[in-house]
Amino acid sequence: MLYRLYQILFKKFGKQYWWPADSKEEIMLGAILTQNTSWNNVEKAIKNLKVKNVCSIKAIADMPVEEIEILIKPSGFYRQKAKRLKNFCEYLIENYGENFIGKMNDKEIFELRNELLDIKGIGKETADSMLLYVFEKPVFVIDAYTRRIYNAAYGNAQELRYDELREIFENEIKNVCKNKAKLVKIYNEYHALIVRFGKEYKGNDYEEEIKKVMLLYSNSGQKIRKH
DNA sequence: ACCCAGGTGGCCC
DNA sequence: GGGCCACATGGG
Repeated sequence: MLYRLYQILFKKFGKQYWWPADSKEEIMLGAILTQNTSWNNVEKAIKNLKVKNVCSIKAIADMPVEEIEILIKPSGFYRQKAKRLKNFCEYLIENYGENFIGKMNDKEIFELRNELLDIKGIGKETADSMLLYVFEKPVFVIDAYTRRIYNAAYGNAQELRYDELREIFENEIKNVCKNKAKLVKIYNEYHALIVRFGKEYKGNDYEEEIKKVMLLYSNSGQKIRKH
């Protein structure tokens, strides 16, 4: 079911090329900046960092909080985020040095997930976004859009915890796709498509549109081919 | 003048 | 473990 939904969304919107960023480090910073914040505002903040040439973990770790605040102000919650962003970057530099991305094995990466969750300001969604989009591990990211889309399609997503919902998505996709590398690509694309769909149909239109999509599934879902 | 956005942590029960 | 609340800007 959920895999079909993925196919429908893919057919409707096509490839999304996520995560939109110039570097892995930018993804990590953006993952924190985008918490409960429209991407449009995050882009402004990231642009400010780039103009000052400080869009990196090392640069943020070395920068005074007050200066970070000014640059990331458009992304909202800027006092909180500046403090947390700096603390996060300091942690990474102290424990992993400057160029650790791409040099960690699976075990280290999944241990890093637990470390990330212990850092103030990083919850499950942010940690999982980093695992999927930075470290390219098969981890499905659950966000507000995912809950909404699941809710409209199947009923109450509210009673499902983050981990439960994540397992539901992961298991259904794993059932269809056994190749681990391809799994990463599907998780990547699926989450991006869910967000895209959410942005396309805001407010009251949302549920109705999902139901339309689900109806489309029951009518023509069989005909949609794997890509 | 509202409402919402690619969440998280703190506090209370 | 769940139910509220603060955190803040910019766009519709």
